[in-house]
Amino acid sequence: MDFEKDLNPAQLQAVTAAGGPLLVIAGAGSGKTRTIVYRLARLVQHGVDPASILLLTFTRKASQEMLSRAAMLLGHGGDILPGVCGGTFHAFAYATLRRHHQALGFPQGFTVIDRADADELIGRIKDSLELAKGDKSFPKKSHVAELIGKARNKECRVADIIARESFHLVAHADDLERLADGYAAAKTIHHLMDYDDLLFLLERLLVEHEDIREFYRQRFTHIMVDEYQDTNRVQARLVALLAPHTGNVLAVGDDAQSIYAFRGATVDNILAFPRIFPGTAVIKLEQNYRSTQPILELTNAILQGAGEKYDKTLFSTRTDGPKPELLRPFSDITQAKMAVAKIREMSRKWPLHEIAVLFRAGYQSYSLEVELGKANIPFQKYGGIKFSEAAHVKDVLAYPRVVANPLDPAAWTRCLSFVPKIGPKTAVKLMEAVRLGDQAAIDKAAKKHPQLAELFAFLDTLRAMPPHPGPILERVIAHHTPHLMEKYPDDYPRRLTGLEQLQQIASGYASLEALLADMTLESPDEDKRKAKEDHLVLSTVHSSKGLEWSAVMILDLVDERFPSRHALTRHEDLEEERRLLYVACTRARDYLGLFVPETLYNRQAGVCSPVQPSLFLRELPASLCTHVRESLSGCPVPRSGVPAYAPSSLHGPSGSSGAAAPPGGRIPACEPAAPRVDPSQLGYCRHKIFGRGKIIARLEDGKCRVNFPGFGPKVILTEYLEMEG
DNA sequence: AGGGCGACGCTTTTT
DNA sequence: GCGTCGCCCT
Repeated sequence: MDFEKDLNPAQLQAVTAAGGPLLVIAGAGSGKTRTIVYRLARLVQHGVDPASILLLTFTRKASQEMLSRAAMLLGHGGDILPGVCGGTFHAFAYATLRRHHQALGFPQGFTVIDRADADELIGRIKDSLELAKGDKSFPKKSHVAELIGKARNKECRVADIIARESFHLVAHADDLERLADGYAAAKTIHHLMDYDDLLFLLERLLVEHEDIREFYRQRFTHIMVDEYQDTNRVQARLVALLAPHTGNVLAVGDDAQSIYAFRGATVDNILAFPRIFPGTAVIKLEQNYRSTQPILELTNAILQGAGEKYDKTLFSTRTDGPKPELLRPFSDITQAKMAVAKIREMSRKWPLHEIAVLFRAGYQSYSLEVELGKANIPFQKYGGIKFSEAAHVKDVLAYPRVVANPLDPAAWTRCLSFVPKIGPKTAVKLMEAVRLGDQAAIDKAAKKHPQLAELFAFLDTLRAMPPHPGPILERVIAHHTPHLMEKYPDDYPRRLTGLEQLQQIASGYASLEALLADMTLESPDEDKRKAKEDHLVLSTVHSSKGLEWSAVMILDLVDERFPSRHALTRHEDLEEERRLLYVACTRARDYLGLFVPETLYNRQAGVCSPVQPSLFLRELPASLCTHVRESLSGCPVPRSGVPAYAPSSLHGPSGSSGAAAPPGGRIPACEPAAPRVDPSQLGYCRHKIFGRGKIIARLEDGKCRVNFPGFGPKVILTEYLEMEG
């Protein structure tokens, strides 16, 4: 290990800093992971026992990667550094609570539930409280769960959340408070914990049991927390509670990349760290090793408009490289085709897995996915449905869950849903009977429904089996396969394959509890860091955090999409959207393509409406990007070759690509264009997407109905039409 | 009480 | 294009 050679001065300073609190502000691509890994290795090299180091990261994959890289530095081969306690806050909390569950008054243990289970539980409490009966304005259960979770994470009342951001629900504020209370009570009764409970209960454990707290403060002499900008308030308090007497607390993060405020994360934590831990040394890593200077100039400019922050300016030694491209498709529909063309172009330079398309929300890639299918380009989507969230996986895991916790209502509901003649009502009665130990009621029901008796018998055989998850899952899958075939007649073979994989995963676990906890806390297909060979990557910006590609394209950079329209009203939400765009752009090493469609297709109205480029782009100097118009190939080309629906004054010089924007200008807003069709006459016209059509009627608001051969009649804004003879 | 069918409304991000 | 809800029949 040659620290001086492998690290730049700031990194070296962070790696070799003496004991005491340390805050490392690590700009995007500044070698943050490298710095943590070297510090970890150096500690061990200097005789620190790995077992006395606690490494808290955002995902378990991240911690495993760091530990194996540290082990490599120390010459341990490919193994991960043994003994270090590493993982997410939630996984660490779970393990600790499990060890001390007696002290917390959970004598029988507990089950961790995910969002879907929480939704289900909240739905049932809503029914039992007889709220929202026939009231369509009452929020859906998943929305309720979101509100409750948000209140919990921000540590305020549900009513406060409603007053602040869901004003249309004020009428239901009292009912929602009752629902939140009912949800909390139900979790206690059924020995359930949601994600938030894990953190708050760990805090309670450490606050109320001085002996336990002291045990951990002595056991861990070094704490390292990665992605500190994404911690919420309780997580920051946990760090303070666990802070060793040695004062060796390292927080690493980048306030500019804080993108989880919606679930309670607060930049305040990273800004306040030096106050909470007096004597903190602050080190900034500003040299970027990832992106070219032209890309960094754009990302620095995006950050210019941000509010309170640690000031830093990234610089790169990679001065070479093209400017980011601003690509202007006619609409979000044609954007997909244009993106495919760009992907083709990029794939001549880089393998597909070095190319990524990013977007604000999962649904924004749908039309691109269709085009990629047509073009036969393989892709892998991050941030979609997780393996453990697929219905058939949850169905199968419900059986062992009932065995592990006979009070788990979500698991019971799933198991019972496969028994004919048993619906929600009967299920509730049965669960009550189980909870109260009313054997007579259970026997009576089993007598009435033979298939129910079969289910009970099956669960008994599971209980009698030795607690090895592998064989148990094998039995469960065999039992469940007929139900699977019935539920998914079309694609059960695919799902069965998935279940076989699940069984493989289960075989690797020693206990059922560990398997079930991992499935909700860290789903195994989190393998996003292990890119599929030669697959294009599609990802939400959130899921792209910490990753990088040679070529990155970002879709739908228009107002209402990015920034999301939900973020437009509150200043702090808008700031988060800005940081989100910053994260997206800083994923790119060599090529950055920004897609700004000129219009969005509205399926209800059947029209394309003009949109503004994202306000974050509008405020940038246009000279930072190269401007590219959609090529007209494949689309109807008006005589001049310059489409009249795209006024040339709003763009750089016309032409296919590579044309520079007017120097010093701004990326212009898309202003409503003047009507191009004489409103008084009917006849033939041309549309950029649908081609030639016949105007069959004039309508209100500057629209008209046009019949396009092959597409049928459409209502179109007149300004998007060009007259034709 | 369960289950099937049709209408509606709605779409952000996730440990 | 999806889940959720309510209605109606068994």
